[in-house]
Formats: sequence, C-alpha cells, structure tokens
Amino acid sequence: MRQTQHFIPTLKENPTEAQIPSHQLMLRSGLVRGLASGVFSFLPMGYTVIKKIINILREEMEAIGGQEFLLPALNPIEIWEQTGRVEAMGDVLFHIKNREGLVLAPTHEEIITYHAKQHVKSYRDMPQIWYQIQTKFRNEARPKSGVLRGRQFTMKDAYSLDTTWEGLDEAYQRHYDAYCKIFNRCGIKFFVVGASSGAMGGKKSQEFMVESNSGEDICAITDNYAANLEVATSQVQPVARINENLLIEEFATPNAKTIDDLIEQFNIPEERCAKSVVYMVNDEPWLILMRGNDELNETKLQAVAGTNNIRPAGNDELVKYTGADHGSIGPVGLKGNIKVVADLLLQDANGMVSGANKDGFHLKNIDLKRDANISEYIDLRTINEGEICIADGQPLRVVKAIELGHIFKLGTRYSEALDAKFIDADGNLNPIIMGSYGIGVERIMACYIEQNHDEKGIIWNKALAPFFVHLLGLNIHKSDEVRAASEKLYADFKAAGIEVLFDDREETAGVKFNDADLLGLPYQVVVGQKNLKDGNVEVKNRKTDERFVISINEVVKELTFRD
RNA sequence: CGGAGCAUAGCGCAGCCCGGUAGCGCACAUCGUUCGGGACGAUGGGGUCGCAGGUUCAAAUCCUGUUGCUCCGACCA
Repeated sequence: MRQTQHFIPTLKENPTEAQIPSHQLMLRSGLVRGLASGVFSFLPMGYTVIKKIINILREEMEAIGGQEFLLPALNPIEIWEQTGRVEAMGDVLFHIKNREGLVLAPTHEEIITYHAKQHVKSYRDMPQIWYQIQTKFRNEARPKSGVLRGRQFTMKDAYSLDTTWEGLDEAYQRHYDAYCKIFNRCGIKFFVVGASSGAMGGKKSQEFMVESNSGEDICAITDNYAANLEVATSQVQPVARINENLLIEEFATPNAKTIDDLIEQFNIPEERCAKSVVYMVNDEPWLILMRGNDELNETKLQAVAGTNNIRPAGNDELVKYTGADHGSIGPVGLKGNIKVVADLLLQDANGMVSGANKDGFHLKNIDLKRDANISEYIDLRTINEGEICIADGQPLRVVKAIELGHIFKLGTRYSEALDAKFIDADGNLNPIIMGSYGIGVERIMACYIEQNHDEKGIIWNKALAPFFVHLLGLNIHKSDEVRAASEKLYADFKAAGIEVLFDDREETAGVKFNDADLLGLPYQVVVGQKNLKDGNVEVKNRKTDERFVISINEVVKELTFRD
C-alpha cells in the first residue's frame, strides 16, 4: 500500500481527551477517531488490525468446532423480558424510542437460546458450539479509556450447547484452551482469575486479564496464583487467644476516633483492636467486626449476604442500632437488634479492645466467645500487597487489570427461562446445558498497545501489525535513484507476499522516521542515497532497535524469514 | 447517578479576572533554500469563540440556562 494513497492521519500531539497510552497512540497513529463518548470510528489502518485479530479469533474458534453466525443487533424485547434481563441490565440496555418492542443487543445468550429452542430437539443434535463476531451495544454510564469501555464495540461471543454437565465441562475447557492460544498468538501477556458471574448468572466463570494501570479490575497475583481482589485470600495468622482472660472493662477514650488513635494513645497492639463497621444489608443492620485496620471487602460481604443491596449505615442509623457514633462502636452492649458477623481472623479471639457503644468509651479484655454474640465468622477482609500467597508462599502483588475475555458455565438458566429443551436417549425432556464465552475485540487491540509501546509509538508484532514492512523512500521526490530503487523494492515485497506500507510521500527524512516509529510496523526498510550508492538499504527492527545494512537484492529474502 | 474540570482554526493552547473589530505554535497551500531523525524564510487560506437566552452603545470576556467531552466516585456480561 502506498502511503500517498492510504488515509493515515497521524498527530504530533496528544489530543486532550486521551488519557491512557493505548488511546493516545491509537489516535496519534491514525487507527481510530472518536465520534461520541464511547463511540469510535476505525480508520483503514485500525480496521486492518481489527481484521487481523478477527482472523485469529475465527481460526481458533473453528479449531474447536465453532460455527459462525451473524445475529441481529436489533432484538425483540419480549425475549429479554422472558429471561428477566430487561430489568437486570437496567439502563445498560439500549431501548429504541420510535419502535416499541425492540432493543439493541448487549450480548446474545437470549437469541442463541431462541434458535436452539427452535431446532435443537434431540440429544443427537448436540454438542454444538455457536459463535459470532458482532457489534454489541451497551449504554455504559461512564465510557472511558478510549475503546476499553465503549457504548458500541465488537465482541466475539460463543455459546456451547450440551446434553450433560460433563459435556459443558469439556466445552468450557476447550474454550479455555482456545482463549490461551488466541491471546498467545496476539502476543498478549495475560493471566486467568476466578470471577463472579454478575448479571450473566451461572455456575462458574473465569476472566482472562491483562495487567495494566489503565485497568478497572484489581487482582492479586504471584507466578502461580491469580485472583480478583473481590475473592482473593492470603495467609495471615489469626488473632490468637491469650492465656490471661480478664474481665471486661470500660475505659474512657475521649480523643480516640480511629484504630490508629487507640494504638497511639493507649499503646494497644493493632491486632488486639477490633474495628466495627455497620452496613445496611437489604435495609437490615449488620455490624461487621474486622481485625485492627483490616479493610472490609464489600464484594465478599455481598457474596455472603446474597445481595448487591448493601451500603454503609448513616450516622442516624449508627446511633439507633448501636447507641454510639462511629469511633465508639463495638460488638458488646449493642442497643438495637443488629446482626454481628466477624472476619475469620478474629475467630474466638479474646483480650480484644473495641468500642463500648457509648461515645468516648471503649472496652478492653473482650472475649468474643464469652462477651459477644457473633453469628458467623467469614472471610471478609481485603488482602494487602505483600501478604503471603496461599498457593505458593510468595508475596502477593496487587495489580490493576483489564478484562479481555470471560468464560461462563451458564448451566440451564437461559434454556429454562426460554424453554429450550431436548429429548434425551430415554425419552425425557431436559433443558439444554449452556456455556457462554466472550472476548472484546477492540480490547485485544488496546491491551496489546498498552503492553507494547515506547515513547515514540506503537511496537506491533507480526501477528497484529497492519503491515509487516514499512518501506521508507527518503527524499523520493528529489532522487530518481531512490524513486526507482524503492519502487522496485515495493514491487518485490508485494511479489514475495510480504505486507508492505510504502512511504512515498514528499516528506523529509525526519518526518518519515518519526511517523514510522509512531506507526510501529515490525521492520523499517530505509532506501536512501547514503546506502544506495553501494547498492544497500538499511533495515531497522522496531522492537529491538537492531539496525543493519544489507544489499538491496537480499533484503526481501532476509525479511521473508523473520518474525 | 453524585463530585470536579474543560469547550476559542484540523491538533495543542493564549486571550476572559479588568467588555471595545480574535491571537500563537503545529498542520495546510504557493515559491525559494535545505535534504538520513519531526528544516528555514517569505506569502497565503481557514474560526458566527459549543449552543440558546439575558445585561450593555458594545460580549470570546459579565449573568442564566443548556449540550458535549474528560477526570474521580457509584455502576458494569
């Protein structure tokens, strides 16, 4: 492709709206342009990269027996009502204003299940893997980070249909393996974490994550362990019981509002402090007891409570249920009817200090077994950087991550809701057992760039690069020799089946070099007067910055065998 | 949805406080010089200052409203 005939609008400066490297570089290198918040146009180079990603997705999905569909984005709302997801999705689901009864599909479990119900009637019709690569619409409350969170995006979504749970396990595992291959082929460093299923419903799910400061998820990882912080645990010694078991005693703490105040003013070891926080769970008060300054993990609390409807109690509620303001709350002598749960680390602890439920006073020598009415000990704490991993004893790293893919064992939630049943070998009617597997296509592109760039621009690998070779004709408009040599090389590369972008613009050398580094094609082949007089060209490897001079007659062959 | 910020030429910005005919850099066009790491000079084109009201002799500037974009938070398959 000749650059003079290809639309590649590069920018020298970062547009202000772009805050993260991938967004900045996608704009600067002319891959995308924003159209509205969370809505992007892909320019020819950007779309070329998307097509490369899609080819990889398609090959690996076909390799596990996937059959490609193209399903409509316009969906009848009735189907979504039948699965309860109109309500579950809430504002995220786009509704069509001037055509009642249609919504824009944010994902396609419902439509797949609808077609399965129509035609998959016998156990002989399964297993099936159905997939598509299609535009999804989600009315995100806050689109951000370029294409990483958009209102319209491309997703590879796949669905497995099985007759047995073992069949689902196998389909799930195949997708797991395929996803690893896909991300490896794309050259993305990733890890897999167990995750909560959210509004999708289902039994088990795992997320494929990419470590990135631009990520929205937080994970705890070592070389052998990875978990979303929402579920991560670590090896921390529980608060031990001490021998002397003194009687509970109230003491005045007029200036101690926090655990740190207590530690400082009364010389109490941090682990002997029990911090109390009050949450309203479905509008019922829970007092949650945490060790010292451990932080409550709200997602763990939600899991225990079985609801997302939790919030910290307000001041009025604190006084109403405990008798004190924050700072003096504890598990003993509560005023109202309130459920008390405690973190696992506090199991049966004694000799503890906590609030007296009386402003300005605390209690010491609390024995949680003797003095408090703890209904449950549960893991509720947020782990911290550096704590010891339960799997391999290494210190945990707490990192931000981007979710690239998500695989779910859905089970029968959708097949039951939409009555998609099959007849088994014994003549019985059973719901189809389903799995659902998604990958964000634009996210692959953005994550790759997040991981592979430097101060000059993007560093593409062969798999995703829009072109493999960037042929730079220096001062091509001023030198007939350079013109002739680079035209010939351009033809030779094309004849050899090497994807080549030919910078035949009338620009200065510096502009071409800088644009080439910005676009980041794997190899730059520089045709200039300097080397041409000896019949040579210079080759630069964008990733390693390796440069070498080679005969113009050898360079095509040389690059044919490179990655 | 809560909190904050921004909106002036394709991009990056100044001007606004203190109202008086809209500027700078890059990019773009033409000419000359330069010619392997974002060249130099000259000349030129391009903006109803997000939009709508209001105040005023006069509004980019002051007031009110509104829309869009970004960030923090909430939410998120």
